[in-house]
Amino acid sequence: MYDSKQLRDNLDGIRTALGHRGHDVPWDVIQKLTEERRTLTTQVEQLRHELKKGSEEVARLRRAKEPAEDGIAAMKRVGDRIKALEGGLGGVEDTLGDLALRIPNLPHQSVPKGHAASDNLEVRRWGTIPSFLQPPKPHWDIGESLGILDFDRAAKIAGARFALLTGAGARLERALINYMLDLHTGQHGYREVLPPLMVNRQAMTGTGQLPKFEDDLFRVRDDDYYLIPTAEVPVTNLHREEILAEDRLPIRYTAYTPCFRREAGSYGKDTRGLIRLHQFNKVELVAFTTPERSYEELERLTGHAEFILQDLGLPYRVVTLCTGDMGFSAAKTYDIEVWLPSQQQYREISSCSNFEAFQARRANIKYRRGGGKKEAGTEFVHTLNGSGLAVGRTLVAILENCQQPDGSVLIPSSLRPYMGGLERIRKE
RNA sequence: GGAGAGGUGCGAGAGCGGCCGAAUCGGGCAGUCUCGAAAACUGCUGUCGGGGUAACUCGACCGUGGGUUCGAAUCCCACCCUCUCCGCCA
Repeated sequence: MYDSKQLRDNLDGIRTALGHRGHDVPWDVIQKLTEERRTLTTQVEQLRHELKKGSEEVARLRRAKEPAEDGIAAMKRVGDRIKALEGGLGGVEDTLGDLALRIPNLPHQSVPKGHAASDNLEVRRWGTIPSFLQPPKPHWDIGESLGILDFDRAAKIAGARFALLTGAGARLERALINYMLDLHTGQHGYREVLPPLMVNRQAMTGTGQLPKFEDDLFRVRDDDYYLIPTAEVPVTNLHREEILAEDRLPIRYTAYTPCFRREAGSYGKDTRGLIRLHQFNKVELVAFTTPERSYEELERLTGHAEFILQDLGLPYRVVTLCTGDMGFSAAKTYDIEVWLPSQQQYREISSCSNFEAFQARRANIKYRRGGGKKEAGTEFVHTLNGSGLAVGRTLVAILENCQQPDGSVLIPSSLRPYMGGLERIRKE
């Protein structure tokens, strides 16, 4: 989101910098409305000044017990004119505000230009891809034959794109959540939060899901609530409408939440298994920091997510998303992709982004410079977040990468304490 | 869901419809004093937008949105949130 000053002074600059990212933005309408707002604002403010002075004069006359009928009549006319102009101004501001909320963020200079995932840039790879004597089985086969995954009953209870974990499978999911949270709070310095799973419209607007992506969200029928598609929403909005002290920054939170996504428009994609569900678990990392340090923080945060995969021994790679593949609100995004043997490819398991001031501007999250010194002005913070990690996909990666010739699955040693010491999941 | 109370600046907390962007206290910052610190005293201290190199100046903001009025933090209506009591409930 851009403020009125940016839209007025640098509309063409924004348009050029966005390139094809801003292809569906009605730039001409915005320009016209910006000018209209300016002239209307000037007129309204002049009239208001007149009204204020006139009213003060009326007050003075009243105190002096002098007749004020002329002034009152004149001010009534001014008031009527203000009301009329304000009606128009309000309309202009509403449409302009809505349009401004639909302009995507500017990509950082280091982001590769491109239109699709094939234009993403691989940054690094980690780990050794496991070799198998027989073709590796997909996780849904492994899970169902072990009796820990049940898609038929999930469909009976809810429908397509839902999963049901049982026994050691449910335990493994829970183990992963606890393991990730313990690691991020214990070793990486994040504060754990357990936020609401339903949020209001303002929160969704603050992080950028609304107004443009309403179709991707589950909405509650009789109340103005939405199910969160990611913990990013409640956790980033924790500090909405706040001014933070600079010496409190960076603020780092981690949160486990279920995430709910309609997955509209993804018909036919990943229809089997745990990869793409309407409900999935995720441990999220969120950071608030200063503009100077946000890119350093992005590397850190990405490293924290990568560490989980390293510790679990799962091979992965990191890619920088190109301008065309990045999300609406991001200035730069690294995707971490884990190796899936059954698909013989890397699949996204984490997405780590710096939003710079884009969300902070929408959600009005600022910080006071200088920790209370003389030069203390306020400025928007930079916000970041990343999955650390998507829990269901981590479970998929474990099932597939750690599958054994006898059909069992070897549990990574870091998780065993969370599994009651269990080393291997066998058919029950 | 029912009954009552309340939402004001960084915090606490005043505020007869005009002289209220808002008393007072606390916090923070600067200064005096001190070798330094504490205490005491003095001064400064909200956000956003417009204009101006600047001093400054204009406008908006007292939960949100409407309304009454020449004029609203103050009156009226609706909604949201918080607190107390009752009911219901994990």
